[in-house]
Amino acid sequence: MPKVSQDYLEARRSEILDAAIGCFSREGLHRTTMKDIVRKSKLSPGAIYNYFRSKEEIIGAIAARRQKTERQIVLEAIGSGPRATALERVRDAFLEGLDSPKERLRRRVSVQLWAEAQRSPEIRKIVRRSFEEPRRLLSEILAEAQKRGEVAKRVDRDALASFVIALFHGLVLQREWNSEFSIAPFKELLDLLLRAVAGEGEAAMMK
Amino acid sequence: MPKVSQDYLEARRSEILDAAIGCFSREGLHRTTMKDIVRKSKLSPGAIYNYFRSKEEIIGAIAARRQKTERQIVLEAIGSGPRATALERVRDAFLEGLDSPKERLRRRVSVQLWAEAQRSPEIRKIVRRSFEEPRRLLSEILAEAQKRGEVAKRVDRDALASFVIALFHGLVLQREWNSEFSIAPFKELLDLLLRAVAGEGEAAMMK
Amino acid sequence: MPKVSQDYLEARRSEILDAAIGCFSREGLHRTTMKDIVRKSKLSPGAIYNYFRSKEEIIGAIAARRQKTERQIVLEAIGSGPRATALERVRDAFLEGLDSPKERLRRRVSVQLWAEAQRSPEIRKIVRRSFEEPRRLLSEILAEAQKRGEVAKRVDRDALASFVIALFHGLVLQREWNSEFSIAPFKELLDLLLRAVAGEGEAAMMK
Amino acid sequence: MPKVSQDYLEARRSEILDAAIGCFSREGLHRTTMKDIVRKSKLSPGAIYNYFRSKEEIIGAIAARRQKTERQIVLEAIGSGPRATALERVRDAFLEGLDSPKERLRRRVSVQLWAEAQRSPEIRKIVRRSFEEPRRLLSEILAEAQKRGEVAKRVDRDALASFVIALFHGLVLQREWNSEFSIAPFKELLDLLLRAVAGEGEAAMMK
DNA sequence: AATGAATGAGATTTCATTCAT
DNA sequence: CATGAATGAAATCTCATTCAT
Repeated sequence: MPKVSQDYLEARRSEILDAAIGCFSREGLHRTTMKDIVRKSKLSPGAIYNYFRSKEEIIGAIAARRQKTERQIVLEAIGSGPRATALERVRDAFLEGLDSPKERLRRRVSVQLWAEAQRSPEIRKIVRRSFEEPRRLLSEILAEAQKRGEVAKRVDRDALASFVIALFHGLVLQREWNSEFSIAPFKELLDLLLRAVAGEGEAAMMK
Repeated sequence: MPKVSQDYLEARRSEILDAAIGCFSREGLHRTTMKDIVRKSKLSPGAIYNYFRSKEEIIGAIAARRQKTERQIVLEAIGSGPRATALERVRDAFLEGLDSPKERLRRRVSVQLWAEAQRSPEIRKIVRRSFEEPRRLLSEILAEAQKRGEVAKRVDRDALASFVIALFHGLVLQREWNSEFSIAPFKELLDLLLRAVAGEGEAAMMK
Repeated sequence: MPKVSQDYLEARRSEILDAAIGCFSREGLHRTTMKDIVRKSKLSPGAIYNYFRSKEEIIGAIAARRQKTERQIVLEAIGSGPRATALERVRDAFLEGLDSPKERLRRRVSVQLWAEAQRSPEIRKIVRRSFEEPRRLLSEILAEAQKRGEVAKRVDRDALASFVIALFHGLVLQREWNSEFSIAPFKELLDLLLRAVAGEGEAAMMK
Repeated sequence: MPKVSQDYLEARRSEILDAAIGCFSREGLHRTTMKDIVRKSKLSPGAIYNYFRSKEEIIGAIAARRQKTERQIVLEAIGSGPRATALERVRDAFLEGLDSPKERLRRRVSVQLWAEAQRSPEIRKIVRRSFEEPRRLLSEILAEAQKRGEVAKRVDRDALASFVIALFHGLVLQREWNSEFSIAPFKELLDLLLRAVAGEGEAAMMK
């Protein structure tokens, strides 16, 4: 096969990552063998190694792609309507994602990546970014909400952003192992919390 | 072949698990080799295999021990004072644990176990239990709180218990990768939430 | 499909061989990959395989070209002056070659070829020829020298030819790894030897 | 198998090296696979990797062992009789070695090592030492010979030592590919040279 | 003739586990 | 019960070569 377009190459890369995600979500990062990925991607070992230098690099690429996608989701949710409801749109974007089967696979891999981040500096860097960027974006939304008076000024908005993200992460885990879990009441509790931080003065949250 | 006491055996088992946790927390479940554990435990491979049938069994034992300890922590917190403040004691027991270095190691391994639970039925069973038991206990506390009127009756207490546990789990992750994370504001937000669920009627949480 | 000239083809072949020699001299025959040669030659894999059927064939072509060149050098040295000084001219041709950087690369590859000759019949055949042809030529020169009385008749001239070639080969190795090596005294010792074989009878060299 | 003696371990190491030499001498360093060595040594891959960290390390160990053995041979030859004939004993030790079948295998591997030294810094270090140490020892013998007047004082004894070693190395190659090669005349030519350097003043060898 | 992505056999190395002592 | 050398299946990765374009 002669020279092909850049798009073709990108598409192949992406296919390999998808195949890998399929394997990783079932068997974990380490029980998945390159052979598994080869089989799933319907390519040959050599072909895969033309696109990625190592299994680690595949894992890193998945983490990086995921991180970019998540940022995109948040940015789009923020940008797609009135500022006043940005937080709700982010919330919905996240919660709706949980129901897609493909997204579930990716969420499972995210948990693997958390584990991997503990021993791989490369993955750690990406995972850390995937924690910090959404936090910063949420914090900005909250700053605007504070300006509009929808969130009490004394609320530490960075902490609140972390709190909400922690909730989302914990939710992913619940979804996986809490057999009685359902999203609806979770959402209501989250809304309850957000109404509470709007609280008219009685909420004692010091910056 | 001197028959040694059951306590002695248990102590040895526990030492091996501690050595394994030390390795796992640094290198992850899969990058840690039995050789690493052998080195750290200052035993021989054969010796370790006298106490555990496989590496998987070591991982399972760590998960099980952890699960028991957590249950114990919650039970003790509940049992050690007036019912009205049980929830606060559980909260504190958990948050204080986060500051101990040893506990941090164990938390790191917990993240590994979440990943492992996705592919190992044995680990999954234990992880699931470690999700459900605390939820049940929290739910019971909340039931009492509802009786006492400290939590609104219409609040779905199972969902709230899941919510709080999700928060705790998310907190563990934040602690690991959010470089600006601190516990105090997190705690206040949690308290704010709990005051909100006490809410006099306006909180629209239907069972 | 333009039919190109034979010269063009030969030039291309030669370029590829030069690229390969550059790689081989640095990385060795086996650590050099076809990709290395592709990169160095600025061609594509397919292009190279249009000129050579395999990596082995490239190695063989290098060996063969080398062997021809060496024969040429000896023949030219012999042919370019009075018979009486032919041996000296051959000696000088060889010693002068050692100082050229390009020649050093080729000498390094020659050492690789000696190693390769031990396992490849094709290379062995060529290496053997590169041993025997110079020996035969040297032997002829020595025969004439014996006729002229410059070398004692009882000297085994085939052995002497081998001896001198062995010296040259050993010299290549010294040049590579003897950090204090210099050519001048080496040359003098060689001359001393040649004067000795001219020896008036006392040298007991029986055929 | 429990703890075994240091000697046992050394013997195993040595066996592995012998097996490797057997393979290397036939197939070359790079065509020999670890599987070949495994088969020949009648061990398992894992066992071999208990003794050597990599194939490269095996090659290095062979080179190092060889280097030590050669030094030992020279030292013993030097030490085993009157100083006046030390050089002859070294010469004989070397020439006799060439006839042993085991030694021939090792010589073949030595040629491989020369090639390998060009790309591996580790091997290069050892090969260089195997060039320099014998040279130093020969030079010392020659110094004494000069004191005794058996070698002319103006002879550059370092150059002469290099010269003789170059001859030996070249001889190894002749032995391999010169089909008409025999040792006897080679030895006589060497002796002729040594008598020449004893030369009474007419030899113009400046230090 | 040229291109370069794809192939896939096979190389090196790892590592959980065993078992003779 | 302990030891630790040995096992060997299996994992990751390489690379000479091909062939559709």
